[in-house]
Amino acid sequence: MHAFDVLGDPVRRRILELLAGGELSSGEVTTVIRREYGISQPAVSQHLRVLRDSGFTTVRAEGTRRLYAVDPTPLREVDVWLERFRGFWENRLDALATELARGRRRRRDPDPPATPPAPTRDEQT
Amino acid sequence: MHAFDVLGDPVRRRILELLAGGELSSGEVTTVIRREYGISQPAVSQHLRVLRDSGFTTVRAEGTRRLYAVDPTPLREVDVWLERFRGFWENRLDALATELARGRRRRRDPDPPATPPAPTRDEQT
DNA sequence: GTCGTTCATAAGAGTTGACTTATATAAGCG
DNA sequence: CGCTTATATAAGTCAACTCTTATGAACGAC
Repeated sequence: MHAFDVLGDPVRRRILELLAGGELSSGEVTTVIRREYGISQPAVSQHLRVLRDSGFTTVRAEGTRRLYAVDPTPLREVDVWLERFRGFWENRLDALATELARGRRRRRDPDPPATPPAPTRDEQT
Repeated sequence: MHAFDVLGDPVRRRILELLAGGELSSGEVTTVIRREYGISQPAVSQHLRVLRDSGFTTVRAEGTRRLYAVDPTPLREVDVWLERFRGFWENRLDALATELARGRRRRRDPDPPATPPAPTRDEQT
């Protein structure tokens, strides 16, 4: 499954947002997703599988728990693809400032707290 | 249809790559895509429709031809979403250099010549 | 060992999406 | 006007994706 296909699903995007805040167990992810999208535990597990299989996450076992974390590799690929279009909206002269701002923000706040988003499923269409 | 869903299809990504090189008519796009993916004219037209309807392109009529061009708006949204993950692979100290390199390249070559890609359809799965 | 957790997989249903062929619309040209 | 070119739409088929419920496997506590 291609990276963009994986990101096509709002639930998977949301899971990645959650993981952007740091490692979470399958159960913790499931709790949030169930609440926000009203889908079953197996459904969430299947999404986690897709993310795992396509390289978006790593997993490690801790007892009976499975701890998921973001693996940025495929996201970087997406970013690279996007690269060629950046000229359409990025003002060359502003680029430096943007980049500096980004760097500065990062240093203050290394783990951006995943913007609380789309509580319902209707985003999909 | 969500931006990521639109980009989920390799044909549509390829069309955008082609349009990144500048305005093209429906027919010109169709010629390339037919050759590379072996699909019919209506199939290409339908992809163009999706791109149009979801805001990825603008169209203008010139006689009987329809000239398509990239509208970056949804791509920027994708870029914004990606933003929160950039810290995973972007070395803060290198960021400035990267940005400068990008700017310099752009100035030399304002329309990057869409990397010749995926000639077959098997990329899809 | 047995019971409760935590998580994954299996099998099946419903929906969506991406093609196909056939056809419509509309402009350009003789 | 009729013919050709350029492009879009219609209708139908087939495959893929995302759920559901049911169940399995592994660990921890007792």
